[in-house]
Amino acid sequence: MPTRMSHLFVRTLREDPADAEVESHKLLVRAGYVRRQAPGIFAWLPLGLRVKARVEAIIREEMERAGSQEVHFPALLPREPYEISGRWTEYGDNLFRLHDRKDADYLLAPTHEEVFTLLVKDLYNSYKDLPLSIYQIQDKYRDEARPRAGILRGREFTMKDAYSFDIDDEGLGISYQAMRDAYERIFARLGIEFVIVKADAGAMGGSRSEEFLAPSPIGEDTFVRSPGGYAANVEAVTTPAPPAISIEGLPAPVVFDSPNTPTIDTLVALVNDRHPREDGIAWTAGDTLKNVVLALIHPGGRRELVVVGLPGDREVDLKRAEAAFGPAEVEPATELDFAKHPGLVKGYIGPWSPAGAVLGAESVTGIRYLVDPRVVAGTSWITGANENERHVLGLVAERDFVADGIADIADVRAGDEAPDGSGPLELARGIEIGHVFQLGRKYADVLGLKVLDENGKLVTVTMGSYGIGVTRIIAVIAEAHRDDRGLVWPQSVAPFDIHIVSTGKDEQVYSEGERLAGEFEKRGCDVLLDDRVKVSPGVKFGDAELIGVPIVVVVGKGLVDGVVELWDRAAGTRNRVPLGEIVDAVVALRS
RNA sequence: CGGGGUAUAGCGCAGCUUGGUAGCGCGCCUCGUUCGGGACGAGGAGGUCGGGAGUUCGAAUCUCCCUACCCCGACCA
Repeated sequence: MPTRMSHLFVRTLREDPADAEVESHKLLVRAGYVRRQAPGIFAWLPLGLRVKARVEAIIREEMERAGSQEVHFPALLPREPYEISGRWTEYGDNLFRLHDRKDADYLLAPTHEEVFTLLVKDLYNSYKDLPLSIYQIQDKYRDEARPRAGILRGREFTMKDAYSFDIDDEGLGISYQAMRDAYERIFARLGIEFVIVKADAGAMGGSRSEEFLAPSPIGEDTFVRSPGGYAANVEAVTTPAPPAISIEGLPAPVVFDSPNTPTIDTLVALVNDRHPREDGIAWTAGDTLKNVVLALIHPGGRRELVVVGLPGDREVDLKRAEAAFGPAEVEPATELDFAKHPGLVKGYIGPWSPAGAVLGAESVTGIRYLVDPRVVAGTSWITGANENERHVLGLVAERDFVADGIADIADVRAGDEAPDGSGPLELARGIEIGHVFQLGRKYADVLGLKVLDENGKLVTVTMGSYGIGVTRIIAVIAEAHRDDRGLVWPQSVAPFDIHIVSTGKDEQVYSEGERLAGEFEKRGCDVLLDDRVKVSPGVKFGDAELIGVPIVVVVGKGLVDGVVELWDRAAGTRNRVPLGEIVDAVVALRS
């Protein structure tokens, strides 16, 4: 039986909802796929549910093909596992917390690493049981500070999350690759353009992690790519260090007065005026060393000041800093911080002063000093002398000052060289639709997931976690597959395969629509039939275009000539087709 | 959490400056006409004007407080 527009639970809207900003959000609401219930929380109507079911079906097929088995955990979970892993506190305000009648703590799970790990621990204890890959499709809850763009970033969202369990790193690598391959197939089938980028492994340390991003101007992630194939989230870009320079024969540092040089620009102007380079080339901002004071707030609340030295033509990228210093939070130092550290002369901070080392573990302040990777041994800098209105020229790294380490947190710019030498980087925005991650033993360690190996020794299992944002994907597809009249779904996820529009006052257009629907269904197609009488053609056409079934068959005025009209929404074509050929024509379009 | 904005019928909005008993379009219901691009006529249903307090003879409109939501940033599949 076809689904009839006369009965379908839907109301299309003529105007854009006032609270929608991005096109996918407007269209999904206007076409009657979803309705907002609360900020970032949506109800799914029949059309939306059908799309969601088809997306999920594709994911399930490819997960099974990759050897993963489906399970299902509750969204509502007790506090304990998250307490053990530390996330009860780490997740902070983003966690939806609630209490049962006995006042025990519960949460709406933001992700399920803990309970997956614990269930495997419960059931398995031998290397013979591994490798194992299990997944679920489940709603997740995160109390986002700011939900955005409809279902693109909600507080409730559906996610496919998979976890792999292996006895050793080699096994993890194989499991990871299998999942990565599956993701490529899934996104290809969904009709999503994507790039795979190196992701920030964050506090987990050296683990391999990649994100699948759908390039989009409304994306919240910035990534880079090079002509030679390098691609990374901007947070994960590593800056290549130039070769060290011999310090032999470099002139000694010169301290000079530098009144009224509150900015890098004014400093550069003053230096060019009073201390021009001997080779006649002008000094630039890149010749200065800017020392930025940051406050790190460590888990538990300890506040630590660090100073980061970077070329004066660069800014600190706070996102990159968060990634580099995680799990600590990063913020610019406040007046209060400066007050507590009188050794720092604001505006003239530098690692060195005529009195000796200012920054670094061995210095008078003891403040940790980290430098940009470009600040290699032998490079010479103009920087603050740590005395009021005085700078120093020719301060040489590794000769005049020593850093405690590297901090790769300067902003990444278009034109920067890729770390693998594959050419200049370009920047773009993307929406994160999937993430594959070699977790390693982080969760297995804290939750005690160990198995006996073939020598009878207990070994900790190594894990991977792999996520796909199911509801987010629907927004991404809607964003990419539309025209100025409405949605245009890829065939693989469309709510119906064919939309038949019967229009006209002649009863025959309705009986013929019914008959055609039956014909298409015999060919295995899901059919939406617009059988509404007393609805004008314009309304029916408008609804069909808004709803976005990719193939529309119009049974109308052409019927007296034995002709119907076939719309191919994706191609933008409309062709008159003899009634006897329409089934084959549609089948041809669908293959 | 910082900045900006909005809140009046199911949806989109006007009315507020200059207080006087609530309005437009769409949608919805009835009847008739119409039927290939969001038709037409006639009739109708539907609103504690976000909440509270105040000023006033009288408040959607003026004052104060609160709340919710949206957008931009900070934060995250």
